[in-house]
Amino acid sequence: MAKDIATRVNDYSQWYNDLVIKGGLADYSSVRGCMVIKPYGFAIWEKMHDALDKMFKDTGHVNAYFPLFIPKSFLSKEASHVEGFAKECAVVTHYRLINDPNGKGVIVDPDAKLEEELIVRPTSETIIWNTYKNWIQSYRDLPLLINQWANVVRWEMRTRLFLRTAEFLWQEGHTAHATAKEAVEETEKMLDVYADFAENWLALPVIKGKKTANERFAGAVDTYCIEAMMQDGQALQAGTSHFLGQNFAKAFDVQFLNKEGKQEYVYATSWGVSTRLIGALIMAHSDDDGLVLPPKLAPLQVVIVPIYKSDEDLSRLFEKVEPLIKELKSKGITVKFDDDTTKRPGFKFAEYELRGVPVRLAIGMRDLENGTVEVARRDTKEKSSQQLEGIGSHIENLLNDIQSNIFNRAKTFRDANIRPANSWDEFKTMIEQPGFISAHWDGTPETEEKIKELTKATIRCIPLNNPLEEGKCVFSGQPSKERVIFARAY
RNA sequence: CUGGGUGUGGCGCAGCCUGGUAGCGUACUUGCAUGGGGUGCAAGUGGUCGGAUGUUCGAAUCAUCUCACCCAGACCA
Repeated sequence: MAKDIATRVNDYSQWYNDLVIKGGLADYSSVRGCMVIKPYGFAIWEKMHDALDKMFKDTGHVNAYFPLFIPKSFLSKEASHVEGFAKECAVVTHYRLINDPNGKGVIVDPDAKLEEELIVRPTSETIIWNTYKNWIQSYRDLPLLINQWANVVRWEMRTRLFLRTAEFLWQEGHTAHATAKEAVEETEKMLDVYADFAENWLALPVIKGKKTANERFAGAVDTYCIEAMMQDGQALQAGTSHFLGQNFAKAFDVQFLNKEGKQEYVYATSWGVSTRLIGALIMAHSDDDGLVLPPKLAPLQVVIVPIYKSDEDLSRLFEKVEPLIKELKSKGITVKFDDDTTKRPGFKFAEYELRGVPVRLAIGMRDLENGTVEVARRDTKEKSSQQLEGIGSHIENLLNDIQSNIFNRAKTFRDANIRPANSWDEFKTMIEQPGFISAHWDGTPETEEKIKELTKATIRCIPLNNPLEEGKCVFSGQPSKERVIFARAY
């Protein structure tokens, strides 16, 4: 049984890798554990960036930029933070190269050793709080609501395109507040922003919840997350929002004078999503024919493939669809007329399916006579012949329909694969099936750890607004008040 | 670091056991035909077989060493 699962997961990994590479999104680079994001993949990231950036600004945040390098001493100021990241940091120790005395290229100049090593940021809490210290004096300086778009480096042992690479792109929000209540509200607000973005843009249904102490961000008081189910039933953490309490304020001595004239430590939050979201997109919606992209994030939403024999035919076809192209563009829809003469229609059909273009129109000489066009949708692969007249608004509706269809499809799949387990035997059987398990847990890190050790399943989250229910821990039999979500995860 | 595996035109691989002129698929170039679901035929371009040393008349093939990568662990908010 375990072997079957392994095979299934391996096949799935292969499928995923092929999609990323053949779909033209990214490729492995020659640098260990790093990837090259290709223009098509980057275009998706840019769309995500634009949408998220607007949501952040609508909730009162502004952008700034902080250094890539963090002095080593900063990282050690918050004890649990350094413990969480120490094992995966890239460290700069020297600042100069010299010619190899033996004539073999260049070597690191041993005389150019840095006084204090620099860490390539794995996340920016420390450098940012070291800066905030100087920005915050009074309650009038609060709240401080800043976001940064950046790259970070985590020297992971094992990497996978988009899901876990040594370097990745992300945004990280870092906010400072006068009260714990306000900071918690901010944490929850940003979690809602992420959930909203995941569901309405990525068409990815997510479970909002809190992490257990074991899974918490290093240095956080509370970690909130959104968890999504991939098509192999494994969980993917799609975003996190942390309430940091006064941990970083105390570590970096960030105090403000309140209205009563008393010094107080500020309360902090941090929250982030990364290029991992692109991985989530791929694994949630795509099929054996290639990517299936949600129209709202597809770099190209509509492609028109002409079918013709001569150059005259081609220009007649273009003339015929030119008003449609103008109409679609005026509606803000990205459209391409593929007049590449070196590739055949069948090749193009397959290629655009691989790349997940939501809507494909095919038009040939027959259509020219009949005033029709063939409309194909990527999500269901349905094709139909339609009157060209008035097709513009039909396509607009179709794009919306595809967006909601793939969301509903993913949600139906997810809901059908969350199962309650009420005994340890049941749990052990179920964890070998794809999907999430909803089960009672006694609330102890020891039980959580033991379950992970035995089944590789972790507690993905304790869902927010979880219905309370008397029960017994699936492992220890101790009393429990609510069910939590267990799954194997990426 | 532990255990497996792989390095051969851009990409994917065979050849290695049993040493004897480096091959296949794909991509690329050119020509003709074709064009409503990854075109067909023909002719071409392109490789110090990961590296070093050794054995041999002769090494992609055998031996020793070495490097790189992949998979499974350890790691992973």
